[in-house]
Amino acid sequence: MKTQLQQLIEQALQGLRQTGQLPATTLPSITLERTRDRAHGDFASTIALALAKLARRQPRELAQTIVAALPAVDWIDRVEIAGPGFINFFLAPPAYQQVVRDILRQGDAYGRNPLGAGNRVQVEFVSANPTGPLHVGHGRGAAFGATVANLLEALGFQVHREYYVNDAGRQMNILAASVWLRYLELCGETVAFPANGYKGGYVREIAAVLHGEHGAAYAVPAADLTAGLPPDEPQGGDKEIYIDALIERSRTLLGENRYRYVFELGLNTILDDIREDLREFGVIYDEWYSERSLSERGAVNKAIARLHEAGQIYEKDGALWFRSSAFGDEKDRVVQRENGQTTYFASDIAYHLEKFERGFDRVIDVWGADHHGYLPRVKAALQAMGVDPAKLDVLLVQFAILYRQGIRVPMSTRAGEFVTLRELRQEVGNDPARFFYVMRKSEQHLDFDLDLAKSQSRDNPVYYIQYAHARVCSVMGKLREKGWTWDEARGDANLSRLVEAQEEALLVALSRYPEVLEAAALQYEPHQLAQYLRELANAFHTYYNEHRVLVEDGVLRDARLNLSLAVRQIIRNGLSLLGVSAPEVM
RNA sequence: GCGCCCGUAGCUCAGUUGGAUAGAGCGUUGGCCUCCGAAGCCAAAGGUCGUGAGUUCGAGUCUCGCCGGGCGCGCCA
Repeated sequence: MKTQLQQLIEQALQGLRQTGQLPATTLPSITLERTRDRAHGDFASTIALALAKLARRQPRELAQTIVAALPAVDWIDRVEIAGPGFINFFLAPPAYQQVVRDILRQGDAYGRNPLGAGNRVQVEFVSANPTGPLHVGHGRGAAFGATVANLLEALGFQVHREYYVNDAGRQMNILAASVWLRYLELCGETVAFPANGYKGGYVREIAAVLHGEHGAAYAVPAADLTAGLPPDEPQGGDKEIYIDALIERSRTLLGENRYRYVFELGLNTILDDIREDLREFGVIYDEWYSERSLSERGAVNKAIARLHEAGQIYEKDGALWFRSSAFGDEKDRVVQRENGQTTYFASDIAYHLEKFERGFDRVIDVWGADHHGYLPRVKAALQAMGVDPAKLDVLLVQFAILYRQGIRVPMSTRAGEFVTLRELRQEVGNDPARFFYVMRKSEQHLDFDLDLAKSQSRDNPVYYIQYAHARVCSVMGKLREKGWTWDEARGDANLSRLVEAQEEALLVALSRYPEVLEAAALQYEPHQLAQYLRELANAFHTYYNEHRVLVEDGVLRDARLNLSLAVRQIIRNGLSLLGVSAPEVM
């Protein structure tokens, strides 16, 4: 509807350019927007205001000229010029009636459009370290990333959903050591648990599996483990230095094969748990990309070599540095440590380089907002390697703060005191969780009211929207009870009977859906869709309270059924993109 | 200290890439079920858009300063 109108204006401007009434230079894009006030029509354009200076004419007078040049079509009722030079379009009822037809005909496909033209987009999200279960902070990234991916897919992009698995590096070694220490406890050894170890209960569970399957085959005397190690934090030492020493000692005592086994057991157990957790949450990936595979394939060294060829690598203090400050970063960054190990950043450079080598036209990363300082160095690396950094969009997601009975639920990652995503899903359900996570702008802090999410009342926006859907289903059931049938064709032919104010409001709301979907997708803002669905549900509830759908007049009844079923279809389509179910009965 | 994000109704937030008289929900107050589901609807009250300047036909929206809050500034990941 909007694009058709835009094309109409474009035609008018073309005509004016050919007759010399407008300069032939490139013109600004045609602004066209929904009016806030019905008195201003359905759509308003500020094109005359924008062109006035360029054309050296008065805005209002220019607006007159443009309006006169508009091709005549039957779906526009009239066009007015108002204020300083707004052009207001009043659409004719048939334009809105057509929306109902389109929705019922296209069904689940309605609202989709081919804008993306099959361009390949990668969306990487969550990517939490597999050192423990996902918590509620990851949940927001999951819901947000999955929805952005769905939205882009609806716009015709070819979307690849990916989880970057940090299966290499120090954190994973800490996990392996933690598991092993808990295992030793099960073997009857007494060892002080390291201050920097993973203390969550899930570590004990993994240790129990190891103990159950292999008995004492991985045991060593506690004295061998700690002999000669530097002091841990409680003893006045450095917990980082201590844990690193402990890891080294563990590898030595276990030998590489047995150490590897413990390491893999921890990694795989947790990764399986994360996979299952996300799957239950309705988040499905196309690929789980291993960080370890990057270095094993030599991709990390290749990336460093590439930066080296570009002349952006230098050596200092025994380490290799990337000259990121030459590309807008605050300072240069180490890619290879003094001890020869490459850094996490080096892996990330290689990973992002591969993303583009794999042929994606656009790459989207969803990060926790606390990583925002990391962005300049990643963009710097891409630029240095000759990749256009503008092809990478990083979306930052703020944390969600849980409230129960108005009181903030305390959470800290240390000491394992956090609420897991699984716990949240069990407490409030998947639908409210998915919806609440995306109902606010992602870069905004989210106050997640657990009691509200659980409440089955009008206060809960999820139920409010789902209720509108169930209501239409209920009407269809009632129709059968009364022994009537729905004649879609008859309703279709009599949509002009929909003349009530609430019906017109509903038609306008329905016609907005494709525009909302497009804006939400292109701006990566799922909350726009969530917001819209609430408005649509409200328009339906208002209508439903004021007028009966199942009236005696069969012609009017069918027209109203068509309208109601169109509403149901849009709610279903919209909720589906958000990963929320549309129940027929509640 | 430097960088990024955020300040809109009592609370939580929208505000259509600079447009016309700034909007929802919750909460408060008052109405609506002999009638398709009251998990619903309607109405009222509630605002110096943190603040001071600037840009222009026009600023909640863009620029700068200030105030207040969050995050980040590792040879960690």
